[in-house]
Amino acid sequence: MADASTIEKVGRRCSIARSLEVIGEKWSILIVREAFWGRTRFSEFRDALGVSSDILTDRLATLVEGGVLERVPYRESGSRERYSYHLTEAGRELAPVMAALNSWGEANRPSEYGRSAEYRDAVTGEAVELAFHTADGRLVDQSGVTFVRGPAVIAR
Amino acid sequence: MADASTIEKVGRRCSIARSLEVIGEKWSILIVREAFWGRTRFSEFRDALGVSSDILTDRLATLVEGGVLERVPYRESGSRERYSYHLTEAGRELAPVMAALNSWGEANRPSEYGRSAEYRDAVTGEAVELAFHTADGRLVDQSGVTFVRGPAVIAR
DNA sequence: GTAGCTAGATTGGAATATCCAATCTAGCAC
DNA sequence: GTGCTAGATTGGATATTCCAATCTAGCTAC
Repeated sequence: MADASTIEKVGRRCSIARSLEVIGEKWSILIVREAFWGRTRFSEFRDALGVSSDILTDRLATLVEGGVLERVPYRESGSRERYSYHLTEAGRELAPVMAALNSWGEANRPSEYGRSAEYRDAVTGEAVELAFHTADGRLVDQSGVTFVRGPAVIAR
Repeated sequence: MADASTIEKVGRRCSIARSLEVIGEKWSILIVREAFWGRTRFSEFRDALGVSSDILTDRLATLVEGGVLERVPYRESGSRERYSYHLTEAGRELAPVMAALNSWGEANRPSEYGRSAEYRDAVTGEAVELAFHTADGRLVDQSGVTFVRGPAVIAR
């Protein structure tokens, strides 16, 4: 997907493009998914995804730079200090992106398996769903939502 | 981002990966964004994004195959029949993905410009926001949402 | 000391994907 | 026939990804 040079061309005015600058490369979103699922170590990401270690090194660095992951030192008994990768607050705020991709895939790219992720209120444990709502709290079906260019990109 | 061979490795069990199979390549999401903004023609996409025409041809084909865009013939007076590309129902269902990327970028990759897109109920024109809610309609802040592996991927 | 172990990171080279400019295609106008 | 044009394709340079092999740096055991 988009990297820094793409952004250069598209312009920094669109925040979708700016998001893709951080999480738009191959593997990035899947790494974030694994992080949500509780994986923190280089080898866990590598083994879960089958991504090669050079790419993983690069993606982890981009995600750390982008504020999505945080390098946290840890030490297992009998081992030297190593680093693990944990979602930051900004990383956890990617939950809507994950949920949106998830439910689009379930609806439009069905598989024979069941749900691949379940979203919960971290406090109460209640299942939650992602949806559009108006200012007064009325839920609006996604198929009835359009979007238009905002002030940042009107002039293009 | 992820292509078919990536999916092969990660497995088709995760619907996030299956979504990325369609919209995960470079430029795909930006093309969809432009489609939401009303662009339909090859040259409009090319000129708005600055993407090269060979890539655009390829991405449009992938998006059509993936059911996101639909090729619609059109004819301008004095010209032969050509094709334009319109969002399908499945394509419009990507609005939550766009909105999620959009607001993450606005919150976490701020720019000096204003909002780059505004989301509205297509019927009433009311502004809408994307959020998690519980079954009984209570809105839950995104930072309080976690997700866990669902049945499809528990055994991995 | 030094040899062996291991998670994480780096390197080299092949395979792909992207970029960019130039070219082609196929109907319409004339 | 020639010229025009939106869309698509080609060729070659650059960049990214893949894959396997290798390196690094603390630890343990001796």
